[in-house]
Amino acid sequence: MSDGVEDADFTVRRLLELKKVGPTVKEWTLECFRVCGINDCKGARWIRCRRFVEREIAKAETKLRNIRRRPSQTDELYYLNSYCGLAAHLGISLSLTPLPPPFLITLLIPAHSVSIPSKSTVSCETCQIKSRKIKNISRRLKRAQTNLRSHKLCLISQSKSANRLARSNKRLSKENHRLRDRVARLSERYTVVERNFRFLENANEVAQENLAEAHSGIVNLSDDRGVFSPDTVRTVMELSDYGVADERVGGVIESVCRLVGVQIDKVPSPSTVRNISLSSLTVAKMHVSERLGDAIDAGEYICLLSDETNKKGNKYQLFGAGLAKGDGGQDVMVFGLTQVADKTAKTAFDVLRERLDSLGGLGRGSEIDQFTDRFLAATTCTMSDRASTQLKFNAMIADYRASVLPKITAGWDKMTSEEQERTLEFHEFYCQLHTIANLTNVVLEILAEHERIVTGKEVPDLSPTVFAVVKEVARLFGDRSAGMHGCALEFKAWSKQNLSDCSFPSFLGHRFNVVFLLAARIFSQKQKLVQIIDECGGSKVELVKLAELLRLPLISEHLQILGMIDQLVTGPLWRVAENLKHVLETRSHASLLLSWVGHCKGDPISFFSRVSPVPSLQTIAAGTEEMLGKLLSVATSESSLEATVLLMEAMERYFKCLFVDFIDGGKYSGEVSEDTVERTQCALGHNRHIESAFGFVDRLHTHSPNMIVPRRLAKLMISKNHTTR
DNA sequence: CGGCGGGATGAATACTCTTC
DNA sequence: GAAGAGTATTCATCCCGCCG
Repeated sequence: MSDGVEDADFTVRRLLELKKVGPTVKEWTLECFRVCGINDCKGARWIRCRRFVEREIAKAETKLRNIRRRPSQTDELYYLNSYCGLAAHLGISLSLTPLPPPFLITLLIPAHSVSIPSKSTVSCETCQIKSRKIKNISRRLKRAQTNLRSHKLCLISQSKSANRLARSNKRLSKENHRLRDRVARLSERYTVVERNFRFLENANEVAQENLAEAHSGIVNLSDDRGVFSPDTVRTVMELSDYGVADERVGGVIESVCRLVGVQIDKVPSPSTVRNISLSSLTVAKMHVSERLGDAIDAGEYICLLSDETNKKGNKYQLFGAGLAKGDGGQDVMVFGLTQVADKTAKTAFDVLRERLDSLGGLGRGSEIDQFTDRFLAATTCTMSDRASTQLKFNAMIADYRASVLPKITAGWDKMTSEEQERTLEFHEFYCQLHTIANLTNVVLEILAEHERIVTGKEVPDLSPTVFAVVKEVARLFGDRSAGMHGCALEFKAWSKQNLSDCSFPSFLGHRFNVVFLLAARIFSQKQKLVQIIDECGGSKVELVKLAELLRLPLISEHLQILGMIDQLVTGPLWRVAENLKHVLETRSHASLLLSWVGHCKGDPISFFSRVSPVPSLQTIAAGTEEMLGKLLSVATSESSLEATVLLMEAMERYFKCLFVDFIDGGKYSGEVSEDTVERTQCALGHNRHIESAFGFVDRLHTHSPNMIVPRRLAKLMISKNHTTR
């Protein structure tokens, strides 16, 4: 479309350029004729051309204005470079020199003149060029066709080859899978063989060491580097557990080795024993962590035991986990002895979480994650005393558990609401040994009231004269009496000759049923005590007064009642609580006890018979028959029967209140689902393990006052959880 | 009541051996 | 060669029970 050699007409752009030669149509037409190389400016052709030029220029200007009003360079260029048709109008053909590029819009006519080649030359050269081009294109086309054919053949052969390869690939893929399976199997076998190899290698090393030791006659407790062997470390822990002082452990090992005729390379120094003792805390914790982790993984349920105590001004919090044993009964793992600033439920709860977190950190693999949450989710019941902070603490555990269970339990959302409710089920049990301890106050209160009625004197609540007698005998004749009362030695000497066991346990050592136990023993040895006081008491006021009191019929009656309670109620109850296979067994003996109490209330004489309300347990009580015989050797007075009626009324109220969950109308009185029975299998009837752990801590306080709490905890856990066994 | 022995602690320091 | 683990030694201090 440019005005090049091959152009054969005026473009609109060139037509518009004609206007630059002058203002009139005549001048434009003349210029047009000049460019075309026509000299004839007359006649019909001139007039036709003039009209054409005038019309076409006017059209072009209108068009250009329109384009500029709505600018579009493409339109403009297209318009300006299109032919106006003048050559055809004049009946000529022409060739024009190019105009400058159109995009400048300043449409300038070139300064030099346009040379127009002759018509015949232009036509011939163009044809030649075009002919050459056509020939070239034809040749290229032929070559392309040939290439295309050969490509087609090539593609066909490649397609066949690809098919072959696909089949081969399928076959090899199968083979590959087979080989992979085989490699996996071999790899497994390799792991086993490697493990066995390592084991045998270690065994070989040990055997070689033993052989070398046998040859040299020296047993090595440490390796080449001087590091003590795991067996030695365990022995050190065991010796510490037996109460051997750090400084003496080495000496003990040497002594034992000498005894069996073995020489050893060296023994751990006191500082090493100290280090081992401290590190034993980690061992003890790992033991608990693994045992609990395994139980949780196996879907076992946990009973959380908790209690707090005061020891020499320090407050301690302690926890335990009860786990169901296969043959009934429960195992208890003690953990988390912590010194606390206060006894609030929140502190206890925080301490529990912190202790569980620290246990979780020691576990293996999955146990590390959310150990605390998993532990509390597995906790289905609690065992504690009835202190208000404990009740609050139990409630906090239940709340936390309810918040954690949906997160921990797999597929919680898919469970029915009944299943969810069953999973959320939570039970609180209370220590039955505390029940026995608190019974003391109930009985003492009644005896005080009875004494008031009989004597008409003022008797303080909870302190009948018989209670003073019991305390006095324990003080003067007890196991821990200071030996400054000559008659205690007399009594001991006499009892050694005549009786198997009639010692008086110290009142301070305070077992739960100590008052009843002491009363039974005092009653049975009353005559002898009075006799010894008369013989050797001399003028000691306290002894004389005690003998006087012992002779009083009222004291004798009260001692008899207390003794009978020991034999028929507290003793059997104690043994029941300690030997419960399942906590729900409480139902049967609670109802037996209550019906017996009810019966005795109506017929007090039956209290003084040989029948315990829990008969199945009488057989467990050693020496019961002998003691009972002595208690019943004295005839029952009217006054005793009156006291018994009062006592039975009070005891009925007391036991009904305590066993409210287990008697008619209580939570566990009716039919209990199997699921609940399973979930409470881990619960204990008492909190004795925790109390005994506190006893252990108390003994440590006396024995080693400077011991730090972590070491106390380590000793406690190793001892109570049997870590070294 | 005071002296003494036993048991435990923390802190400072040293030595040997292995690992990086 | 430095750092660290394991072991050992020493000293001052504390608290309890026993004994005179």
